[in-house]
Amino acid sequence: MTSERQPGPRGRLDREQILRTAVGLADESGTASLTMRALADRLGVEAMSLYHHVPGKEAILDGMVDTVFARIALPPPGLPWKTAMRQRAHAVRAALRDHPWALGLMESRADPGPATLRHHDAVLGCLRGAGFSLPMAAHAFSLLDSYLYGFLLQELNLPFDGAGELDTVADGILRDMPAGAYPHLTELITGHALLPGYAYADEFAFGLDLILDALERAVDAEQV
Amino acid sequence: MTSERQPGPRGRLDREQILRTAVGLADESGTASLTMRALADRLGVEAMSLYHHVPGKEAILDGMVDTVFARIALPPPGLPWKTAMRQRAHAVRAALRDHPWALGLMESRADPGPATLRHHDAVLGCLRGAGFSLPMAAHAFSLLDSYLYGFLLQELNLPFDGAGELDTVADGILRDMPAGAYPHLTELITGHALLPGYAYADEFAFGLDLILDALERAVDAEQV
DNA sequence: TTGACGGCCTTACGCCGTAAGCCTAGCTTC
DNA sequence: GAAGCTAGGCTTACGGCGTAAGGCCGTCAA
Repeated sequence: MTSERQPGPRGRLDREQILRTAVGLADESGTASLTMRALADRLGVEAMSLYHHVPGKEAILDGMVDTVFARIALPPPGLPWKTAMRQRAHAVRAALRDHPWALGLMESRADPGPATLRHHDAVLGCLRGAGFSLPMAAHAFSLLDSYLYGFLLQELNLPFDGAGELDTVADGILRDMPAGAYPHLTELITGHALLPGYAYADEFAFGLDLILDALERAVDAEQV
Repeated sequence: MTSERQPGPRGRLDREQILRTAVGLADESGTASLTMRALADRLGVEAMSLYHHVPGKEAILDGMVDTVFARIALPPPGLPWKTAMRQRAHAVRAALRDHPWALGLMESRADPGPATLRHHDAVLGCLRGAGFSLPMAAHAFSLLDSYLYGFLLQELNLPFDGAGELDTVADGILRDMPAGAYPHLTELITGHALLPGYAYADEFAFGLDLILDALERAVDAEQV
């Protein structure tokens, strides 16, 4: 697994393979340990060799984000817009949970790649096709993406992975808190979040459906 | 402005001043150029001296986030919850626009500081005081923060600051696009976003009010 | 056979965070 | 005052980072 490159005669390295390997490396150990040297090493090559295929590390990070978007299914056509947008939101969420570093890269990265553009174009196309006016499509686009990325921002930073670890972590947090200093947070954790059956991940669907329903009302009001 | 420390006899350096200077440095030139050496330099001190007051750079970044939260007004009590939550959302947004690096630091930073905890406790207190059940308060809390952070994530990454620059940037983007490859994005930009009077910042209020109204309906339905 | 060239390697530079240890101002204690 | 302690600075050094500059050689066209 240390070398993903066949040690063939020559020129077996290219931009695609570099990006694929970089994504794999980030998946395993995070962006912090994604260095030019580590990446080159996994490709069985020296760090400076990468610069013959890529202008610099920034370009690799740009490409990685677009690679993730390329793997996300586009909103399926032919479905009611709410269904399509719901499926699309869950698809993006699944992809960014598979590649938790991607959200962090999206911020601070200026220009989007072709897969990213195609994805967002398809989202807009779905809304427009369902009768959204241009201003209303802009509203919905901004709102849905904001909720999606914001939820992921919080979900990915939770200091635990599954439901099992929740109580341990929460216990630690509660112990660190000055007793009674944050009564409502304490109440929420002990009286709700720690109860069996609660998982923060479930909040996603609630908010998403609430937003979709509200958007539907807004579109209906507009079309009257 | 290069030294914010009086060169007094001794011990004029402390955690508070280090954090304040770090925030100032990040405001001016971003987190990328916030290095221990640059920070120490501005304080008129050598890099290693900082380690007598702070365990390491991570602790400084933690402290900076909490410093920003400390400057955000808590949701004002005595107001209807929708008004309080709206004001609070705009207050957070204003603060994170003043310190654009803060959102990036929040992600990847595990344990929140006291000001952050107090802020979120106050938000929860507002909702609970308005009659939100514990589960509904959790829903609203997650939804509002997700939208807030997600919108900021997008707004802060826009490659321009004011309305004036928009057309220049958009022109460049459109020129880079293969003609006709992204029809709906093109339509949105040329037929809406570039029109005079459009500003992405205005989308914030639309989404926020839509969410607040939808939450109000959800609470009313719950209380019946 | 030869020449050019593309693709990888070597070396080196100036950054970074920080471990380890020194130096001394200023206080505490007689 | 003198002695001694200690907190809070400073110096030095280490390993790792991204990448500029240039060398070396396998491959292929003429």
